[in-house]
Amino acid sequence: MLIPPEFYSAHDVVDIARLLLGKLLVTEIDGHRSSGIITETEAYAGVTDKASHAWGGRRTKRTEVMYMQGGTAYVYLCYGIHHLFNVVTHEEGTPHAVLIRAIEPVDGLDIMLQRRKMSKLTPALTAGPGALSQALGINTAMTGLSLFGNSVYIEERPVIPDTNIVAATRIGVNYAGDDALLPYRFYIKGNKYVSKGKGL
DNA sequence: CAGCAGATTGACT
DNA sequence: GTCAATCTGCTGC
Repeated sequence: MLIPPEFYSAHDVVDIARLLLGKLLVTEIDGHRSSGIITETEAYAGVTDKASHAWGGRRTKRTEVMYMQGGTAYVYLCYGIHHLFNVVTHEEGTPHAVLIRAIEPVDGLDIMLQRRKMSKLTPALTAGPGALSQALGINTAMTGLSLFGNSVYIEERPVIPDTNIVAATRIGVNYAGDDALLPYRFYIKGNKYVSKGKGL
């Protein structure tokens, strides 16, 4: 069962980031279904968040998608190589988004291994924003797609209890000054499919 | 219009 | 542990 549109249009992006843990992220491409449980997320709180692309109200062709209605996929190309998958939240006109940083593989293991050019399952398959996007076949062509009735969507799953969730600072955003210290990163405690980041 | 840094990963010393 | 790959968009000349 799909997560309803109201879930994404809620106003507290940090709350949504936490609730997305444990949900099932699915892609269906050329008839192939691949999916994984979301194990790690980060919130990006629009114009007031220096780490966000939309900080200060910046608006470009690329970030335009962030201003769309909650429940839209925002795929951003980072370092010219890696596709980072985000879920747009809040209502139209407010550029909030949740970055999906890691998933635990569920369906389509073979096709994921093939896409990643790997032969056996390791946490590196889907632990990391660029890695999970590649494994699921997500690319910049998916940006702007709604998560309803398209090739990418999220299925409902039981909420992870707070005792199994860890809040931490975000990764790779030290340039954002004070905002880099915000506890906007969430992951499932003890799960192997959580990205390590560079330092931390 | 040229230069540079970034929500990262993987290969090499 | 260190460094290159490769494209978007911001900053500065």
